[in-house]
Amino acid sequence: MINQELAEIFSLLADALEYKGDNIFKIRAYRKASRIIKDFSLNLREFSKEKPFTEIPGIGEGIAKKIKEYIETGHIHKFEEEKKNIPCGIFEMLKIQYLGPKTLKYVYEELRVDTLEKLKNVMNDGSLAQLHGMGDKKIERLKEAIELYETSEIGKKRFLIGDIYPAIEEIVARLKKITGNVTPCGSYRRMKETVGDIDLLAVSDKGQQVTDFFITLPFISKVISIGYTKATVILKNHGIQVDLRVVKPDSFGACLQYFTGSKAHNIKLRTIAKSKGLKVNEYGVFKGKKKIAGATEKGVYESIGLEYIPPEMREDSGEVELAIKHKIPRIVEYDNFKGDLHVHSNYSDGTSSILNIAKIAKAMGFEYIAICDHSQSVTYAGGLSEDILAKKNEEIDRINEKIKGIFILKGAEVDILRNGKLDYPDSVLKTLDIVICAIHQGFRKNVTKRFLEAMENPFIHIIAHPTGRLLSGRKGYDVDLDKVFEKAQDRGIILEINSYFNRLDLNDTNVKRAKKYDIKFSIGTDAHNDGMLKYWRLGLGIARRAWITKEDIINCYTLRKLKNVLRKEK
DNA sequence: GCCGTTTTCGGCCCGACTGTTTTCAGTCG
Repeated sequence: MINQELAEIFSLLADALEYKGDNIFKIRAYRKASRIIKDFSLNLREFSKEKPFTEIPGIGEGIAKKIKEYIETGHIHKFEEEKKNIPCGIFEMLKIQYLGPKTLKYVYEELRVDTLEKLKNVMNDGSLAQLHGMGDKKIERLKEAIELYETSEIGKKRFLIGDIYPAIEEIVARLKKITGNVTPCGSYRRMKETVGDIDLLAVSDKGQQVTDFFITLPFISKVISIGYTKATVILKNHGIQVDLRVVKPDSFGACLQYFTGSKAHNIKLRTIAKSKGLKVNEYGVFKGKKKIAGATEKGVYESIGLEYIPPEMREDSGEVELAIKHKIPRIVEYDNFKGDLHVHSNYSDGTSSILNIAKIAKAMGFEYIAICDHSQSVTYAGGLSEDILAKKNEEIDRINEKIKGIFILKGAEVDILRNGKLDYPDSVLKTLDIVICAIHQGFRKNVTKRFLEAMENPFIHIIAHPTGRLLSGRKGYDVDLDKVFEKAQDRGIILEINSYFNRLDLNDTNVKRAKKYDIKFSIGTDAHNDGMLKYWRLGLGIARRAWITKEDIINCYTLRKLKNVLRKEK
């Protein structure tokens, strides 16, 4: 919580200084600090007891002092002072597209516009149009931006990666009809849990042809800009912005690198290149006028003396420093994944039969899959009585005898009840290959204590979605994760990375936190229908963003090794 | 305000598109 507050303050402070016209590099330093703090995996209040803030790259003496001041007093003097000089409505108006600090300051000085209401007034009465540099088109564009700001979520909202996944697939498929190579980049490629916009890269010698085709796609509501190398549009159904960039094949790697980001990662890369007398842009790496790399991403990194860095690591959180030393960890790869360990069938609230799930999983190349339906007290989700569970286990045995090439594990997602007890007795639990424990009731009631108690049970293997948060808006349990991690280490309990796109729980920062302990992870889609099985990639993306290896993830084990691990836990 | 494989001072990534300009400023990514 304190991290979010500080991130917000430094971001607003940057806005205030930018409006004032302060040194742009100082502003950039505050913005950078804001982002670093927002993504920082440890609570800053706790961190300060161990180490000085200046140990965090990007935080120097000045900002460290301000963090300390905020922790001790609840405010930052400099921010309070700077705020006084800024008309109150400016912070809000800065969120509107095409309204930057320069424009706002000019309009305030000329027309005393300090709120969105007043801005709309001067647009309507014609006085804005009297100002120098305010032509018809500019005002028209502003009007649209204000309308978008007021009526839609643009600029305010990020989209769940799973929600926009189908839109990306659709656009890519259509673009591929006129140019072979089309790749999604941006935060989507870095597998962030939410994305602000969609970035696509197409390879073609005829840029204008591709952008012209792109803006005529049927599901586009508005064209923001179009040139011969890039075009920007808004989609009808989500209101999300899509940027398309077109480059020639010999620049593909450089553009892929540039367009994947993150911004902070790219800036660091370019700074390093510059110090070596090189220049990096989206067309390649240049020594003077000579292009020395650009066709492949790997070539771009190597040409400036760095080891290749996987997209999911590119957040400027220490990966560049490791790449300089050629010590990038061997993080888990997508093709290491051997099977989904959390799937619901139509025995409880899923829609697919066990046989069907097994067939699809086999077609996806899985070696095994675990069917984990809800336990008896979760009546609203069709939880299984002990009798039905026994029947289900028999059915799985029968299918396993018949079907070749995939193994079905007998599992359950067993509720941890309000009193901390498990929803099945041990005599039932020991009939299962895999036991996942979860909280679906009493979110606010002694959650940590109940987790710890449940973890004493000798038959449980995994804790499902350990924080209980939903990205669509539920905050999650009131749980002390460090206590849970410590217990998991002591008891050899595995933690789930739930890959359902509204959960993504544990998330990247929490997995990073957990890996400081000796803990293994499992990936489960929590799929309730066939279509959801594909979201295992999101879970693996989280693992990659947390820099963990295939040895850390039990889904990467062979069936034999997996069975050994699950047996050993008992 | 941050930072150091020339540096504790003097740098700080780079380019596309738009609109209103006759060469550039503002904004965005």
